[in-house]
Amino acid sequence: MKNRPIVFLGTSSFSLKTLAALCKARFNVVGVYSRAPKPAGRSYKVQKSVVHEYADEMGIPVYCPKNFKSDEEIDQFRALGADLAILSSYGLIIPQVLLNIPSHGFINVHASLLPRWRGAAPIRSAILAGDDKTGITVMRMDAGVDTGEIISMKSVDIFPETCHGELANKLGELGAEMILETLDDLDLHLSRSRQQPLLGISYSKKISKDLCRICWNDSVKNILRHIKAFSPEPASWTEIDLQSNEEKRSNIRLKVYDAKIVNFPANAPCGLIHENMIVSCQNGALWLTEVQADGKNRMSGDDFLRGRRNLVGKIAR
RNA sequence: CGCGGGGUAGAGCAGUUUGGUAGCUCGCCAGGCUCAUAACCUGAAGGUCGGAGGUUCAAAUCCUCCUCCCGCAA
Repeated sequence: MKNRPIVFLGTSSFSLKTLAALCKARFNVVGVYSRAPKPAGRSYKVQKSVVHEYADEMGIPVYCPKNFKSDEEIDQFRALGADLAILSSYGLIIPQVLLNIPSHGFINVHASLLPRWRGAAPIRSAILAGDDKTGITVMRMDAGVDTGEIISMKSVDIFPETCHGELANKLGELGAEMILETLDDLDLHLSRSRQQPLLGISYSKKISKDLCRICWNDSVKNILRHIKAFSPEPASWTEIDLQSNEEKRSNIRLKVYDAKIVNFPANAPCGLIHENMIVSCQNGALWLTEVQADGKNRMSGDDFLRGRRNLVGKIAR
């Protein structure tokens, strides 16, 4: 497989690990597909995806079609003459015509133990659901959403303190390793692939900004999972009402990156802020250990409260 | 030129509108009280107010330019 042409499709930093591993191991990556650069960030500049940037550095040609509906795009893909395509959190649906092009088909690196958490946000879904483990599934792609035959699977523990960032990082590395293992003897692995179980199927939804808002009426466990699942990106957030005009802004928007469960005040109203940035929830309280207010740097909850002692006793919503 | 917030002691902030001795809550250091402590008391150190220029008798504060950090939106 070492010298056979491979096409890589991916967009996120999760998928970058696999591409980087392929390049390091000197596989013959003849083309990279990634999501089209789009305006983003503070100055609204057009930005390439991390995978795109990396491929540029490596001198690999990059393609960013909006979809694969036109013959042009399909012909272009065919022209690369790849024997195999490797896909990892790419972002576009791959039609059957395209799947048929490489002689060895498409291989996908998916960050869950399939068939659990098929779809867009498998890692967050696992944390949100309170799963105690998740993992990587390497599979052959078919036209369905993450429904292909399984080549290999490895699991990783999720601890209560695990956040999305570190988990995604860990899984990205595991995925890269597993792809290298697969390529070590591709034919053997392909011949051993097996269908996904029919039981235990679940789908993960795409996340929205709304979903990231903390609901303080929820249980401490659920809120902590929520915080972990969205940390550090895009981060759970809440708003603190300042009622009067004692501050210039009428309220403060606060991102919460990390928290710990504490059994401090019982029976306090949900959302009530106590000393040290401890906030009451349904059946306990969370100590917000790492936060960030609008326009400010990330800091500990203690520090945040230091210059805003008037916040104790206010309600987070 | 997408919209907006910010840079003041090691940390988090006030002070800028109306120019006139550099402040608060912590931390740090020393001492004291305690069986003891993250508690309490006393004392001390620590800042060319992001940078450059300008106005002024006088600039953290007013004017111009630069730079760095951050939130929103997409």
